[in-house]
Amino acid sequence: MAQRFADIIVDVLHQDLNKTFQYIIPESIQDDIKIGSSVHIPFGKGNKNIRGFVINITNEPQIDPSKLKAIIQLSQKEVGIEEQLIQLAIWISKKYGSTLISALKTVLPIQQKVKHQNNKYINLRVSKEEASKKLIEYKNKKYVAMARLLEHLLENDVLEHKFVSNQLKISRQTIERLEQQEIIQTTTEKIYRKPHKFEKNNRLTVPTTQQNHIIDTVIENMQKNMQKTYLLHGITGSGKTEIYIRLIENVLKDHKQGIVLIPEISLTHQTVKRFYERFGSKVGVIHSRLSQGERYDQYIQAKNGEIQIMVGPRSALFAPFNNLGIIIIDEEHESTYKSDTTPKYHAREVAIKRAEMSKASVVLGSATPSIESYYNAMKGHYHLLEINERIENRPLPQVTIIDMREELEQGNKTMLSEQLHRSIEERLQKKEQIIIFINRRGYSRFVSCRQCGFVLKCNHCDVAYTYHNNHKLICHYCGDETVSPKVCPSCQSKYIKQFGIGTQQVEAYLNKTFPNSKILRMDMDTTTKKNSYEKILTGFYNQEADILIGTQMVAKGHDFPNVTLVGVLAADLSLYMNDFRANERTFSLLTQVAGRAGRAEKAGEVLVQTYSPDHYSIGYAQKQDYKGFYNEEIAFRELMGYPPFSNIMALLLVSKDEKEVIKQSYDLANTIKKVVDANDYDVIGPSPAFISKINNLYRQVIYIKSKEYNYLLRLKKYIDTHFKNNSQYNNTNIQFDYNPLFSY
DNA sequence: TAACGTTACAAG
DNA sequence: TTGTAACGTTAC
Repeated sequence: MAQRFADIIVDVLHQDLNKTFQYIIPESIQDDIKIGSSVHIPFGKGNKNIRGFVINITNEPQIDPSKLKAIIQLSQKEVGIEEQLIQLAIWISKKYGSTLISALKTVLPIQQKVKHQNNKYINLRVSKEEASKKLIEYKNKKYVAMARLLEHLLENDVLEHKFVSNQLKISRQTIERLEQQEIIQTTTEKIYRKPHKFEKNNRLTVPTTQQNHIIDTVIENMQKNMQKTYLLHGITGSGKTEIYIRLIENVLKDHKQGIVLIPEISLTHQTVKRFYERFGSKVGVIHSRLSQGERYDQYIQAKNGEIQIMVGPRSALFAPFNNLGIIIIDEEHESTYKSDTTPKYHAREVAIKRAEMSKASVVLGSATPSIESYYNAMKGHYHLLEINERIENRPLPQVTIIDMREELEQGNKTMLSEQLHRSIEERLQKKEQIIIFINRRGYSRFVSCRQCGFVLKCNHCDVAYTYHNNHKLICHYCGDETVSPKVCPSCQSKYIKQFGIGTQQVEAYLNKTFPNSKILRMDMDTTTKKNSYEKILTGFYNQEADILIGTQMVAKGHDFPNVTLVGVLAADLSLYMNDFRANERTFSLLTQVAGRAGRAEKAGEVLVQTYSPDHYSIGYAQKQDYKGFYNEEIAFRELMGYPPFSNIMALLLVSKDEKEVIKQSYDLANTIKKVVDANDYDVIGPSPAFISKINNLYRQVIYIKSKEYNYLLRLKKYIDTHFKNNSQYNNTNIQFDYNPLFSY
């Protein structure tokens, strides 16, 4: 057999070693070694025996073969967790068509700059008398560094390593030498940064019969060693978190670990709090506002077994648990579960894969499951679990649709309908709380001229500027900032002003209309600071304000017992996006917001203002009828051949040159059409992307639909090589996205 | 000149 | 992260 070589990533968490090293594969292990294997290799000048992971096997040496060392052996030990994570990375890179390295980087924390925050201490290993003797000896020999260290050690029993190296200027080698002579010893103590500050709390809630039934079903299956993927469809307020907690308790009993995925940590503060209260220090949290060091510490603690439950957004999926028992995905329909950087993986799919590898169960929970997941449940791929009653049998809130066209006809030009106005007044009198939700997904306020219709757009992007306070105009795609002009740059008229409805506007209007009420606003502007989400939410929870105004952020699973009225403004805005998922998003958003009302004893009321009261998304949301919506939507998807009935690959071409990229996109689309069988593939486009210019880069998009996911992967390989071999594409960047959640 | 002390560098 | 080569320093 020909000589074979392995590319290996070494098991040393340091950024300079975040690359592969090539080793010779000895014949004795040729048959057993595979990508993902854990091996022992000699590394560095001292040929230190360390662990590494095989990420590729080739026949060609990259450097002079005489400089290559050979692998010592395959690791004998049981499958290490890194090996499993590497296998997962390999799967991700194949499934989402990314490079192995970028997949590895998302899975392993190798690239981190921060080292362990170790506290190292130095103390004497010999008696003080002996040390004094040595000190005299060193002084005579003029060993200044050693003498200096001993002097300090005689005064203080223990010295911090940091102090010794920084203040006393004693090098690592000097300390090591004294250590070898057994005069001193060093001890390390790991210190972990704890990012959380919740108290454990042993309050128990008693599950309802429906909850109990579900808990028992899953646990029974786990005991029978039947690992499944469950879809937990429970209406808002039905107590899904309690089920998660019970299941995890059970998993911990078997000395297994659990992962809980949540859409975004700051938006689901309450959920995280519940887990802390029940499990205390066994819970680890990963989120975007953690420092690199804090994140690293969580990783190490999970590996050591100090943390047994990891809560966080999609990255928590890669917690290094050896004996994973369950993965829970809360609000599984959320689009944040899809990564927006390569590899563009979907956390739900990766979770199911990881669970399969470690024989764990998966629970997908939502009040409004994604169409894909519910379809999978209908087809029997997932085990469907349903709860259709709320805790303590609280009634679902009464949802009323208000036709804003009629309001307009009757001469009401304000943003509040008659009925919503009245209801707010009522609640204020009763000292109950109100949430005003503004559906602005994908829309914001812009400035335009009433005279000529001119819209102020960013100079670098094909996007209207967003109007902010103090007459500032900001482009949300490139960050460009200018001042809003007093006259129209196109026709010089002074009738230029901002349009669209914004949280600030609503706040101002409510302040004017209800001068005696206290109002909190939650949006991008008020939540930039650390903990600001928390402050606003706890403030509202503690009834420091009467009204909370917000966008998507207020729709998530918060629990405000005193909220009895939810007002929804512009319910239909999200319907008119050029995207086949717009209906689904509108339905689930409205259902979730409506669920915020009446979470305690008091009954809730929801008023939805819309200009399209007849749309089925709004109609089914009013009835809180998920199944009705699903049936209508799935029929539409099947008719149009959209997912889950097909798979879509989005192909984005990006270039500085507008003409060139348009021409290239046509060339590429034609080439693809020529090589593929029209029965298997459906090529749509090319067309300019929804936002056709960002940061002076022009964007063209081609969509390719196919029933078979693998066909798309195969086609990507072809396009990749075609792209590389044609010099006309040299200045153009190409990006792939499988089953994108938003259209480009 | 032998031992210590420091620095820079590279790891297959 | 860790080992080492190379060079600089110091006492005898």
